[in-house]
Amino acid sequence: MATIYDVATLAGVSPATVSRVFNGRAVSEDRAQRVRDAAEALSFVPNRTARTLRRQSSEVIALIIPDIENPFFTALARAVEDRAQAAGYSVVLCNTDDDPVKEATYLQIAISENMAGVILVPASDESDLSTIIASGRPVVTVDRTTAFDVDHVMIENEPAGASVTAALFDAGYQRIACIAGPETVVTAIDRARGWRSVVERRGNYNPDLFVRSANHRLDGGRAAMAELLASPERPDAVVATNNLMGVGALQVLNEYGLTPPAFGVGVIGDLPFTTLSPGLVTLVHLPTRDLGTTAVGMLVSRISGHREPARTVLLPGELAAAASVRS
Amino acid sequence: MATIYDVATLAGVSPATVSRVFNGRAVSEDRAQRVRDAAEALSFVPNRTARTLRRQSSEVIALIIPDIENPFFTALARAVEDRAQAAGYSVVLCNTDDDPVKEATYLQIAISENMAGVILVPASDESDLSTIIASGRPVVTVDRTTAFDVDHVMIENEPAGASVTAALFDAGYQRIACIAGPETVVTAIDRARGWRSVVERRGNYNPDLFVRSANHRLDGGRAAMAELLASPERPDAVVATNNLMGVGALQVLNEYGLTPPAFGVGVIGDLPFTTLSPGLVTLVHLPTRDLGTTAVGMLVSRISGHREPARTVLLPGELAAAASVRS
DNA sequence: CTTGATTATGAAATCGATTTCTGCGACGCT
DNA sequence: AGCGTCGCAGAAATCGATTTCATAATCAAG
Repeated sequence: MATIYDVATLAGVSPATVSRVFNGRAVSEDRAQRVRDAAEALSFVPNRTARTLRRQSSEVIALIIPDIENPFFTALARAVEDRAQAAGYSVVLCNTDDDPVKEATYLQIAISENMAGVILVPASDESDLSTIIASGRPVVTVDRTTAFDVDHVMIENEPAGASVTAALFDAGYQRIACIAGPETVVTAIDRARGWRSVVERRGNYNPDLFVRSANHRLDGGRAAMAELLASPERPDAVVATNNLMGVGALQVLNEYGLTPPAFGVGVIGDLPFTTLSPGLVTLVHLPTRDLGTTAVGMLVSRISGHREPARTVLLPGELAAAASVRS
Repeated sequence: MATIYDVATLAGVSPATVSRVFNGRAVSEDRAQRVRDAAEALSFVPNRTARTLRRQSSEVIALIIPDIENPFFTALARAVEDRAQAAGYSVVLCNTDDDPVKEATYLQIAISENMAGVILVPASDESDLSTIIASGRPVVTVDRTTAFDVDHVMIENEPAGASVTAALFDAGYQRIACIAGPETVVTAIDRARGWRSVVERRGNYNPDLFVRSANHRLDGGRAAMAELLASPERPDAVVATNNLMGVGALQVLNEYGLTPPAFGVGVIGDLPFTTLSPGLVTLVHLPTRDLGTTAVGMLVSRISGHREPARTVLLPGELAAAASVRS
């Protein structure tokens, strides 16, 4: 690989001049042209490692997510990447598996690789951001909150949980259960709270008997749904607080011969890869793209030196109610 | 952030000694302990950028895939990450969107960031690997071939296409169409060839009228399926050469009221997020995990200096035939 | 015509780690 | 005792770019 010195030698100038040409500083036109020709001839590409070491900052953004196999997060990643690319940054994607240790490792790597900034979906509400914050690198959290004072983009979770539950009541279901995510994830807690508030108002049963906590994946949804179906207080509908648990629940229902609308299903999140007829499942569409682009926007403004108190952006979900087939 | 010099000063030794302690070279025990204590006190973490610059190689592997929203590739990414982590490497994930320009950019970044190696799912059979190969960085291609002589892991595509088609004939379907991926992707070509070979042997129709080329995503499958259903030569079954096109086809069939087994469906790939009853769709399960772990294994051995002619590993798919409900 | 300001340029310092080179002291062998 | 070997440790070079600093040349203003 050709270095800046090779280019300088070939063009008959100093390395400093070569650097200036590539960074848009004042260089006389004839020299600049000689440099460009030399660089072309040697197919010179600046070494990012050296640049990063000197500049103390790279053009790479870390996107740290809990589960790369969840379409919600890949859609987020997609949005983040598109927007970051447009702003001149590359994105590296890191998967924590909801493991705080992995998360800490990736945050450490972000620091020691001098990355420009971090977009983080925290593994839990106890994720430790103190090190990365102390390092001065900008951080934006997305989708889930922590106790730390950083820029944040999230969804209006409680209203999402409430509206999907209300829609199921409206459709005529009477005993609506809830498959909630892990208790360490605020998103799950808030959505379940939304469900609970509506049940307390409109339901004629004890919510505590109708809620199951599960991991945020397919098998979590499956297990919880099976449990609900086996319980003596059998529900006639269910709200899943994320997409994959929703799919798991639908799979189990299908195995029991209970497809919607025979059994009501509400999901907070989208189901991109299912083959269900549209309109049978009540769902809250989440603004994944907005989530990602907003986060990148905030991060980039911080990277360019923006100093202000941390901001929080709340984005609403959009209810897509199933037809009220039960009425 | 504390540097190696800070640690050296605090411990009363030279920076070289600090480096040696962290890299397992001979250092007397008392000094080593002083260094460790100092590092602990300053919460020192080595700067990877500086290390990479000096070593001319980082501990980061680039995984470049065409579509991060396709569960096949995210499962691959998952496998790659797990295995790489175990071998002491981090993985950065790059999404090319099947765009050769984006792909070239990421390959260039891999070089100029001094990454340890690249695992690549080529965007097309014309992807240009000459630059990355010339750079001396190890490359392993996965799933799709190119004309370049590099280590490669792929699936036995033609047999996969043949077996799924044969299974549909066995189940009693007679006019089996094919939704094939883009013509620039060898995987798609080979799988379609497998379908064709069986049709030529067992079908009583002209294969050319029953094949549609589509993009590898949901909408590609949907469009192709709709077209097939509207054609005068209407098929009674279809083979989709990848997972997402399969889902798209199933969605359209569902909208037409044609769910399997009324209409036969074969898919090469897995359908993790569907809610179909198992056993209705004939599919070829792909060894995604093996694909990823094998690729990492080959790459790591190259990184550690293994010199030998490029190897190709072929992994078989596994047929899961639907019950022959038509017979 | 001088002086101060401005511009273009190269030399050299810098980022933070690794690694080579060099030297010192201890040890073993004859 | 003398010589070679070995191990440990520090000084300094190195990776490749950016950036500061110094300098020479050019220009404008008085």
